[in-house]
Amino acid sequence: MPKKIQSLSGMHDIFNSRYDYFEKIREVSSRVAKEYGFKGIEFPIMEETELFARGVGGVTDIVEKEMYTFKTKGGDFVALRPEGTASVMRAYIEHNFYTRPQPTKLFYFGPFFRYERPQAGRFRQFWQFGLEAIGKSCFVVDVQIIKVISNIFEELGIKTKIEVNNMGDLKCRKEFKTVLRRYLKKRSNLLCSDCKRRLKENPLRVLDCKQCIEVKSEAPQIIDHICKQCRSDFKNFLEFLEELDIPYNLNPFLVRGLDYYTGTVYEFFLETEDEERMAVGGGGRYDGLSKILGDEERPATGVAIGIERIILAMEKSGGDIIEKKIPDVFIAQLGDLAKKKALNLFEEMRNSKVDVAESFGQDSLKSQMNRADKLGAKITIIIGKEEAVEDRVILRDMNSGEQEKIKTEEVLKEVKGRLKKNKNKD
RNA sequence: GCGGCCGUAGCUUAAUUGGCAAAGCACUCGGUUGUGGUCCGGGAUUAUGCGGGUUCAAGUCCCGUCGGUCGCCCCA
Repeated sequence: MPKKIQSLSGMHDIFNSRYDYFEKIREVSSRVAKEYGFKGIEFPIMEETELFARGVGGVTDIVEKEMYTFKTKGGDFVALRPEGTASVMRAYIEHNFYTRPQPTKLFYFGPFFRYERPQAGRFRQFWQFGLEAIGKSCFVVDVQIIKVISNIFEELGIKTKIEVNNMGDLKCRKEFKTVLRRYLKKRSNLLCSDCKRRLKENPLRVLDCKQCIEVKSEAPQIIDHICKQCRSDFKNFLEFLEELDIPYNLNPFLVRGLDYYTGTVYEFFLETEDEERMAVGGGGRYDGLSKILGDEERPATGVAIGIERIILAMEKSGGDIIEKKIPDVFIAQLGDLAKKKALNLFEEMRNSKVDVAESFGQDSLKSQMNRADKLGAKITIIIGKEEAVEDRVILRDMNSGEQEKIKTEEVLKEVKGRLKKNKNKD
């Protein structure tokens, strides 16, 4: 026997009830996004490696360790997309979206790839839904984006907490980094070994270290060091959140690892009974990205949420928002002639918008009745050999067990009548 | 990339110090030559992830590997 082939590490099939959740999330999220004026966009699963490499700048781990990169037969260096924002920005620049009304509001839903060791809620292929608004800077858009996500979560029955912070713009954050570095240097003997390294490479990351809690609790906070403009934007942002009755918590330690992020940042955390802290999404401004990609400065803001983690949350909460589809009619048949007639009747029913089910692949009537019962069909239509010849069918009420024989041409009318009666009873 | 734990049928689990690999659910077929829900019976050379080793004997012990899970690094 040849070796069994299984799916790759961190990559999963989505089926059964998970697929129902998945489909529901996609439907709800794109519908709500459209209600707020976002337009859908699909972009390629592969891009030039450079697109993602430039965005992450000096963080070499990401490019070298955590991206799926390879050289094509034609000699191009390409990468499976690890996120959506860079691609959306690339599309914005490539297709001159600045000629549209600004900001250009776009949403996407698709798979992304990161070569990482899988762990809780983290996979190598994972799905994200994201919103981006590019071309005009206004804190209202940030608030609106948060509202869109909140509405989506609410409709999906998921409870989340929002944490917000402001990282300053490119200039005032640079100044804050110096202040923070100076503070940390003085206490470097108290830092964990990872943070000693972070101090050099990315001092902001010390702020969300799980070990160095004591050092960071006394550390200078970004909020106190951002410029006037950033401060007033952030104040307005918070006021508007309150205006829309969106509860939030300030988290001065909430940061982003990459340089192109600016200003407001926020994350959505699942509200779980245990004290687990699981982020299901996050977003913020990234005014610095377009320039890195070779365009003029384009103010931009966006959010992305992780579909797998939402599915997990829906499964935990019972997930009764997925309605089980119960067929109105099940068609059973015996013999080749009956099978042909059943096939036609199925089409006729379907065209008349009757929810109809079948199991034509099974031959015994017992099996077919069993299936009809399991599916919960209200009515079963049985076409046996005899009925097929005399052009009649048996109509069986699955609740009462009563059945009668009627002419084939009258079936549709009779079925519709019974279903209507049933509905009125409810 | 580094470390802990785990891996028995589609699912959930059982198997004393190493000693005949079991059961329920689901699926399928039949009892009823043409009728579901209850009942009874048949069916998994398609289950110990894979490959080695120790042993008379390995699901059980050892090594490797793959996968899962949890943590670290990183997190766009």
